[in-house]
Amino acid sequence: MPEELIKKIRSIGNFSDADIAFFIDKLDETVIAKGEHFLSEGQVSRHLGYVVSGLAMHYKVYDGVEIPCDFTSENGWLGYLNSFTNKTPSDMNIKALEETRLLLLSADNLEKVYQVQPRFMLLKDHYTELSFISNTRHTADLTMLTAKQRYYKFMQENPGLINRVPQYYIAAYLGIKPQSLSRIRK
Amino acid sequence: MPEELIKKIRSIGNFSDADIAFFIDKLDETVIAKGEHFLSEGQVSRHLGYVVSGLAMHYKVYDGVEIPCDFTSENGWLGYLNSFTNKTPSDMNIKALEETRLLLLSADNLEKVYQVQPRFMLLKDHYTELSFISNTRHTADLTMLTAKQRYYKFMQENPGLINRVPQYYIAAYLGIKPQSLSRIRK
DNA sequence: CTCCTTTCTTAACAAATGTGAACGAAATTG
DNA sequence: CAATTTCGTTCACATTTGTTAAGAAAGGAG
Repeated sequence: MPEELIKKIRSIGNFSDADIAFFIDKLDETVIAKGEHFLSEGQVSRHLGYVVSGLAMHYKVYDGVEIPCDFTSENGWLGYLNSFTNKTPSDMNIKALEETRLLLLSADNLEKVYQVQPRFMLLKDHYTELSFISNTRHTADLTMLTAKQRYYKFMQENPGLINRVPQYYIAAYLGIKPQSLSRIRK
Repeated sequence: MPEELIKKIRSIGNFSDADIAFFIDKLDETVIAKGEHFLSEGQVSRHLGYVVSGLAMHYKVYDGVEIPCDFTSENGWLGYLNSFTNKTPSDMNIKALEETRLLLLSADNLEKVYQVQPRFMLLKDHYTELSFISNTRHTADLTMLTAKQRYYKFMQENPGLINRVPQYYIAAYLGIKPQSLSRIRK
């Protein structure tokens, strides 16, 4: 039983135990190997994934360069709603940085959940809002903070990730070169 | 008749003339003076606004500094859906950089539109998607381009805005100081 | 129109970040 | 385990951007 997930669901809407049980029942376990993709550019996203253990990265590719958008570890959600809800090809990639254990929620199953309890749409709205806010904050950080400040902030807000995410991805996320990150770390 | 707006609506969903007429009828004209706010932090957003003429800016305030998120001119939409759809206080500000003529759509009227033709939700989804993508692209630009490249790109993509948006806002949007922008412009 | 405030530009210097290259550590593969 | 590749660090030097300050230009108020 994914206790953390259930706790989160309760904190978002006032769902009955039966609703929650129905929702949990629609989840399928799966594992993604390190380096494997959960979603690739061009694909239509057909699942959301709740991370039970492991680590994954949302990223976009511009001019052949991977630009990390987000790192997701335990108790976070993987998915790209633009593609998932509109069934359009994704311009986002998601790949595992460690072997990652997931609870999968397919679009079909989510539809069934909505039919039983439409208020589960609150989950999607909540998630959309969170990613938008987090995206805006990251943009603001890139806009007004120095590289050093961005690194310290990243460390404070993600103390667990520093030793799990490769440095060149952290550097790319912070908008600097790996050499500059090395310099800052001393 | 806002021809441009009607054209956009048609391009998003296959709406009947009657649906579109009903939608257009729910819009109210208004004017915002230069410097006035369409939405202020802490307020609940109760309207979306289609820009007929003028120019406005979405921005957030961090540590007392205004960080522009977006500049919106003719035929663009003003609004912050997080606050508008969830009726929660906004952490976004929107203010006019020029006297701006708007077509207002209230939450109540949008509700009426949905009742007549639920597929108008496609508009909101489309708008959400656009802002998310544009936000991600801006983040990527801040991450991997130099200040000079960001400025040239901004000029190319917004040729009309260079002479309408104050330079210190453009500089802030690009993540550099006004003096650096001046230097680049020479 | 004139005064006053705000915005824009310029310059010299300081600080931060990028570049290219070399080396060692760590991880992966067979 | 050995071989190979990838990743992280360090350095010297080039380039970019920030800082401080001053004056010019533009815009608004009376």
